[in-house]
Amino acid sequence: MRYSPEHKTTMKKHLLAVAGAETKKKGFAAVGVDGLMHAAGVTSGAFYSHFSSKNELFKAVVEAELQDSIQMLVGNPHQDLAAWLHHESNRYLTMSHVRHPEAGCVLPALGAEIARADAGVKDMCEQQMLDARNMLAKRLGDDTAAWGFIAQCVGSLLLARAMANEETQQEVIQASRQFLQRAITKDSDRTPPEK
Amino acid sequence: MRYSPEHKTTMKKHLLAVAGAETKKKGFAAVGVDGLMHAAGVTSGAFYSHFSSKNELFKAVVEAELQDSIQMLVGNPHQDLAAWLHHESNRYLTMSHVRHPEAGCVLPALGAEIARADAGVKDMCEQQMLDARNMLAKRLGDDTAAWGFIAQCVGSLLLARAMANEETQQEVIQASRQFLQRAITKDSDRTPPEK
DNA sequence: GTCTATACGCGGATAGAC
DNA sequence: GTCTATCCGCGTATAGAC
Repeated sequence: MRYSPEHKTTMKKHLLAVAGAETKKKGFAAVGVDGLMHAAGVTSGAFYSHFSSKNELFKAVVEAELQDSIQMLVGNPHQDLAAWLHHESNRYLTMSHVRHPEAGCVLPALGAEIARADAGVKDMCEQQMLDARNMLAKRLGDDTAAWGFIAQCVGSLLLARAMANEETQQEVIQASRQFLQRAITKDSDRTPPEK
Repeated sequence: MRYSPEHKTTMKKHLLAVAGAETKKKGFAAVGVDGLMHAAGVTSGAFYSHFSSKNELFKAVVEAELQDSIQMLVGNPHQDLAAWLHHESNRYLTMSHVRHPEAGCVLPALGAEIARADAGVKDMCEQQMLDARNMLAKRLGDDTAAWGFIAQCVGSLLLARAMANEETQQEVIQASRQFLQRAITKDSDRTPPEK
């Protein structure tokens, strides 16, 4: 055959990476198969030897992106709560993340489109997020803090990106970092208010 | 003339309401002018006597939606912080809001598309959000709590809608309510933990 | 202001050659 | 597996009648 046996696997990975970046940047509905394949360096006809439909691509993209994101959470080495939170804030709640959705978390970029997707996509997303919740609950104490942390991070990034000026974007993500500190590290290592 | 003088104003309001619901439900990129006008009870040709382009419609929709949302915030009558927060949670962080994006806040539904829009849309959005921040800061104490509250609400709803099962959706918004209570009402009116 | 009709491009998807 | 070529539908937007 003209193509090496691992070529298909390699190309599929490549397609997922390119599709992830393109769709996070422009929105899944706004990217076409043609433009996507062109960005990947091949022609549109080759698409359907990897995915049976555009919707299947969406599911594959979201799954790969969520796995990547969770791996980053797992990679946080800190045991101390304040240090852990500081590490995550420096990774997620940054101006670089605000400016570059194509290289960032899938949820602020495509969350609304996931919400509108079919049950298969949402099922997969839910399983991944429940994994993330379990992992976070061990670090943060309980499920409330786990979900609250995720929602705060995702919402803050979404909000910051909808702002026009960098100053306001910066204000939003800075506020979110402080808000998380107040909410999460307060119980364990803050002295009670004197009043 | 065949149309009453206030007909245009009335129709434009009607169009904005229909467009708001349709786009929050399906995404702005996914709704066409034709389907939109059909849902509004007229034909597509009439669209351009109200808006010069689809993009102008987007700006008008986002502006109207944000104004509505801020009016709801202003309408919260409670002075007591805990009561104020309870009122907002019962209004925003509900299963009904999760299930019906077409009748809900524009940010979880169209936030990512606002982020990808031109500077005019984001400028307008920023002005509205700065107003909301100012108003919330008076109630919640400072800008940190204001932005944190908004991000938490928006992120929680986005996250819940991306989940497949109602139980998980409920878990997310319940966690968010508790998380906000911890973060916001803790300083003022909670008794310190006994431990 | 709204209608019908239409121009024109790009969307997803398929067929058959190599 | 990838390429070229193509079908078909829907997208935005416009022109002209009423």
